[in-house]
Amino acid sequence: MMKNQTVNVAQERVTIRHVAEDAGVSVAAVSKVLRNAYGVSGSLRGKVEASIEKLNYRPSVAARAMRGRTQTVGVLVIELSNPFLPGVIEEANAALSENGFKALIGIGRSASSIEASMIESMIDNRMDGVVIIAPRISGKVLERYARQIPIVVIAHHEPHAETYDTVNSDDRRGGYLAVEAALRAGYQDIAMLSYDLLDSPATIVAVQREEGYLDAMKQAGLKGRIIRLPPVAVDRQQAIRNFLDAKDRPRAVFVWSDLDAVPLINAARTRAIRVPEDLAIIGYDNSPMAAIPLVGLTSVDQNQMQLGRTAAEVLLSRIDGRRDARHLLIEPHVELRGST
DNA sequence: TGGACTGAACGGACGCAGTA
DNA sequence: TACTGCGTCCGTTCAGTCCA
Repeated sequence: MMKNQTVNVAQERVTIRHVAEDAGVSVAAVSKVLRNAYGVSGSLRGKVEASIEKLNYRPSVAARAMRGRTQTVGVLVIELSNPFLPGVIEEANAALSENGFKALIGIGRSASSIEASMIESMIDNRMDGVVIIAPRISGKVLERYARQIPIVVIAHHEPHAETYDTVNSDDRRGGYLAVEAALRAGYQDIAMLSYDLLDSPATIVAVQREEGYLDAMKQAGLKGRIIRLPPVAVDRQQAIRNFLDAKDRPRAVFVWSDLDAVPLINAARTRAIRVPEDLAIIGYDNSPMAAIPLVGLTSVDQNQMQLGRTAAEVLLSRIDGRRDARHLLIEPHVELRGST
């Protein structure tokens, strides 16, 4: 019979002092080698590197943080299922990595209380900065946290924030471009499918897209019509079916996000509604799903890669001491496919 | 004289001993 | 029991020393 045995191995952490002792040099000399600092001879470097290798030494991030930086940045995302996020995170991570920083990801689960707790953990763990994507917490709360840690926010329009930076796709412009694309394709009866924003502030991207949609419709001399889905995703399926079955269904629809546009195109086809012959659909985000040939969804591209890289660069400059706030907008474009 | 190297101070959190 | 002060942790930084 097998027995569980408890093996107690005393594990002493290898510190810079152990390395210094092994190499026969001072602690400061080891630190200089680690930081690639000026004033280190080749022979000293060789001895230190040999000892580091021999002892399998790894510097303590916590100790480094006492005087300087941890070289870590938190990336707080709303959820993982949103197809908009991978491109943003990958490119932000690449830009941070090129500058010697590591990105650690937290998930806010669309709840402001969880987001707040995650940001506090990132502060407590002495991270050098935070990239927050599509936060639920208010700008006021963000202002408070930004006094403790450099913050850059993506997908949150707050152009007057003074203590943190924002990097956004120009969502208002994106809504405008979606209508322009529909008009060019010959449609006039264009509705927008959004969701119940429940008095959301203008910081929300969907509010900006609605404003862009209404602007473009007004400019074309047309009357805008916004149809709202329930705020909870599980209730939306029935609402989408109701929209498709409605007698006054528009000829074309601009959907606030591919998150709802892809289910809409799927529901339309299962109900034998031809896309685009019976209903033209334009989504937003240009997610990988939109590009699948069987989906073929025309969608507004936010340029996720540029959003991620720009956000990382803005954060790094704030970590380096910049104090003035920057609020950047990235120009979107429409990716035309078969749904229009 | 200047490059190479060292010693000590420093930082925030936490545990522990001593004192009121 | 509450409070205070000290020591420890460990990597970085800077002023100072050594030596060719």
